[in-house]
Amino acid sequence: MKIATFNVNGITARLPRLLDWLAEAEPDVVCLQEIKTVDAGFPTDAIAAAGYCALVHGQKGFNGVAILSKEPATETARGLDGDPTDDHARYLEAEVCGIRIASIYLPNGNPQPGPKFDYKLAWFDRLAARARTLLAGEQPVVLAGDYNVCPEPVDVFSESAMATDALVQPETRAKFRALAFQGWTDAIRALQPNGAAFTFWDYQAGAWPRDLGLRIDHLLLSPAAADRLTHAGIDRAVRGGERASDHVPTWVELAL
DNA sequence: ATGACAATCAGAGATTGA
Repeated sequence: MKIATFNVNGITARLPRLLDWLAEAEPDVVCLQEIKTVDAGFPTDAIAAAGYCALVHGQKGFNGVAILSKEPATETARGLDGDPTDDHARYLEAEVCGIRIASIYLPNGNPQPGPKFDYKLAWFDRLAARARTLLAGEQPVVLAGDYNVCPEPVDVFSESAMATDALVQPETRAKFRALAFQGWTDAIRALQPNGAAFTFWDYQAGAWPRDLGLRIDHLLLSPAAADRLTHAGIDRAVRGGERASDHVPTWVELAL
């Protein structure tokens, strides 16, 4: 079973690229982030024609997550508990073929310090609480998404250039470590322990041709899912496509 | 210190992203 995460940076603008990639990569499940549309604006028909069901948690203008699946999915959560005032569409969770899968769009947090950074750290705590509940279920779980965290210096093209960015702050990295230390496996790093494994390249300053990237899209696996991990990958070539997203699809294969 | 680039909403330029 192939499970992917892909921050599309606007589903409307990215639909041709997404359809190309679905046909080529043939994932069983895809967690999308930054669909940037309300539920009614989601291209359900085009996605269905490509062979996928869609669960959508949209929002006007920005944010928005979705879960595409070849087999029908049962929604298990929409949003995170812990803050009734939070109206951002950043979390959607479903069960597909006995696997619990979450599509996560963790807040960027810039500029820091400030309220957006505080929101990021608080949102992280709410995610960690949900993750702990999911771990207790002892089933295969995949927490997939754009975490807006570069976990280690090797995950950043330049620590000095990014020094004041919310994505690399010690508090941000500590939250990611605390989450992982609950018992989650960072799938890409499990199979590629060393070296750069970028999943994002900024649109600006020629970041893509110069390979000045970041690793911020992650798939965290529960022990029951990690036991089944056979492959993981990053579809870098997608970044070179016409009107590409600034993120590329990142995926795992689990033996069921 | 700022802008570089892109998408959205709206219908110009602000907001958001990372």
